[in-house]
Amino acid sequence: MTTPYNFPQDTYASEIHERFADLDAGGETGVVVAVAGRVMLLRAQGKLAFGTLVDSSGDIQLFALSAVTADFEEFTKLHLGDWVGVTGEVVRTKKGELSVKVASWQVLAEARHNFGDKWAGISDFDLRYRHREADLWANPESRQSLARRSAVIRSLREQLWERRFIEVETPILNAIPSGAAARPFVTHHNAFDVDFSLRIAPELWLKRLVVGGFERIFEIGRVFRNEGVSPRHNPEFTMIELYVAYWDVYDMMRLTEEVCAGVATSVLGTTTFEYQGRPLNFSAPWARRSMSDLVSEAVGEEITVHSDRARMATLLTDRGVEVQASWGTGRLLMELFEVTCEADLWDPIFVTDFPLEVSPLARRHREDDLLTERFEVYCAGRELANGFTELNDPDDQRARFEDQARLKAAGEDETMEIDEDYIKALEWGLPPTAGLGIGVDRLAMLIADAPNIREIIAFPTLKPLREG
RNA sequence: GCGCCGAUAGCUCAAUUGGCAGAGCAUUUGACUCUUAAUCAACAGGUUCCGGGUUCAAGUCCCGGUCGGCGCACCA
Repeated sequence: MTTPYNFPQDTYASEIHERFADLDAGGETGVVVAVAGRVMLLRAQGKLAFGTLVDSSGDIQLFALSAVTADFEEFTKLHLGDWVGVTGEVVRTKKGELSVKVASWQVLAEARHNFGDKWAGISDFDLRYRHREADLWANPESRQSLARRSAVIRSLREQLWERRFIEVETPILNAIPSGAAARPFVTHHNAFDVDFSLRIAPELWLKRLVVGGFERIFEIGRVFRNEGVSPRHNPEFTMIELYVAYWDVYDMMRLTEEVCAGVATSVLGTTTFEYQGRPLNFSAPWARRSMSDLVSEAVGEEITVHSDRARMATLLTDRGVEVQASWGTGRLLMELFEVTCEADLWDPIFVTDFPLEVSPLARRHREDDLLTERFEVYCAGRELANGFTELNDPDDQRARFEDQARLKAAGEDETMEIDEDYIKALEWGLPPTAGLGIGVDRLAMLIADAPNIREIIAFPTLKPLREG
C-alpha cells in the first residue's frame, strides 16, 4: 500500500470540541478541518459509518456517508488502529455527537497488529514492556505517566535555570567508576584497547567542574548500576545531580525541599497528593531528624555512632542481620536505620548526620568527628535523594579512599576506588560546596503515582528472550 | 542469584475431581441512513510458554527450562 508522505493536519480533536462546544444537534458549521490520528472504533451501518478518531489531544467522531464520503466502502473497512488523515466539515449529528463529516480521507499507515481488547486494552506485563509502543497507545494512563515524567524533568530544569544553574554533561565512559558504591557495567574501547565502566554516578566529574569555576551546575543523566531489578530499581536510571559553591548541607536541604515541592506544584498543581492510595505531603519545610534519633526511637534506647559496638551488633543480629567483622559503629548505625526505620518513612523527611564510615565523599560533621554533614531524603518508604557538604580536603579524601580500599581488602564487594585524578583536582582547590542527587525516576514515580519504576521508564530493562 | 505466584485464540479471560479447549472483543463474510464498547447473522481462528514424565486419558498432576509479577538478596 502506498501511503502519503505527509498530511496537512490543521487542528486537533480537543480544539474542535472547544471551538464548537455550543453547536446544536444536527447543526452544521461550514468549517472544513483536516484531522489525523488512529481510528479506534468503527460503527458501520449500511450507508452511514461512525468512527472514533484518536489523536494526541483526545478523540473526535468521524461521520461518513456514502453520498458524501469518497471511497465510502473502503472507509467502512478500515482496521482499528489504522492511522488516517481526514478532511471534512465539522457538524453535530442528530444524536448530538460532534463530528467531522468525512469528505476525503486517506490511510496514513496501517496497523497490522491490533491494540488489544477495545475495552480492556493490553494488560500483560510482558507484552506491555516489550512492545511499549502498543501499551502507550492502548493504555492512556501509560502515556500520562511518561508525560508526567517529562514534566518533572522540565520543572527541575526550569527551577534550576531560574536560580542561575547551568546544565553540564560529564563522561559516561569512565576508566574508574566512582561517586557511589555499586558494581559497574564494563565495556570495551577498541581503539584504546582498554575497558571502560559505564558511570555509576557523575559526582566526581561535577565537582571538578566546580574546581574549574562553575559555581552552580547540574546534570540530568543516565547512570548504570550492575544490579538486580525490582519495582524501585532499574539497572539504568536517571539521576539529577547539582552542586553549589559556597553552600553547606543546610542550604542544600532548603533547595531540595523547595525544588521537589516546586515539581509537585508545577506538575500536579499541589504539594499534597496521593501515592498508591495514601496521602503524601511534599509541602516545604520537610521534617529533619538525625539518623541516630530515628534509630534510638525505633529500638527504644539511645543509639549513636558512639554507642557500644557489641550492643549495636546484638540489636542487628536480633533483627536477622548478619553483622560483618569489618563494620564499625557507623555502618552498624546505618544498617539499624535501614532495618528499623526506612520502610516506615512516608512523608518526605531529611535523615541527617550520616556516619562518616558510610560517607566517603562527604565532609566531616562540624560537631562530631564520626559523622558527616550528609542527609538522605526518604519518602514512601524509600530513598529519594542524597546530599551533603562536599569533602574538599584532598588529604582527608585520600584517607577516605584508603579506608575504602581497606574495606575492599576485607572482602566488601562494593567500595570506591582511589581516584588519583580526583584527589589532584581537589588539590587545585574546591571551595566549600554542597551537592545533591535526586533519583529522577523515583521522583517521577511519586508524582505519577506509579507503583513500579518500569511504568515511568519508556523502555525498561528486560531480559532478552532466548532463542528456542 | 533464591523463594512464592503466573503464562490457554491477535487481545481480555473461562474451563468442576485428571474426562471432547470455550466466551467476549478483534479479524473474514453478509444485513442495516444517526451510531456511541452500535446491533444482528455467519465463517474462521489453538504447539493450552518450551521439553520430558505419570496416566486408559493432562490446560489441569510431577520434573527440568524460558519469560514475567511480587518478596528477599544485590543495590539505594
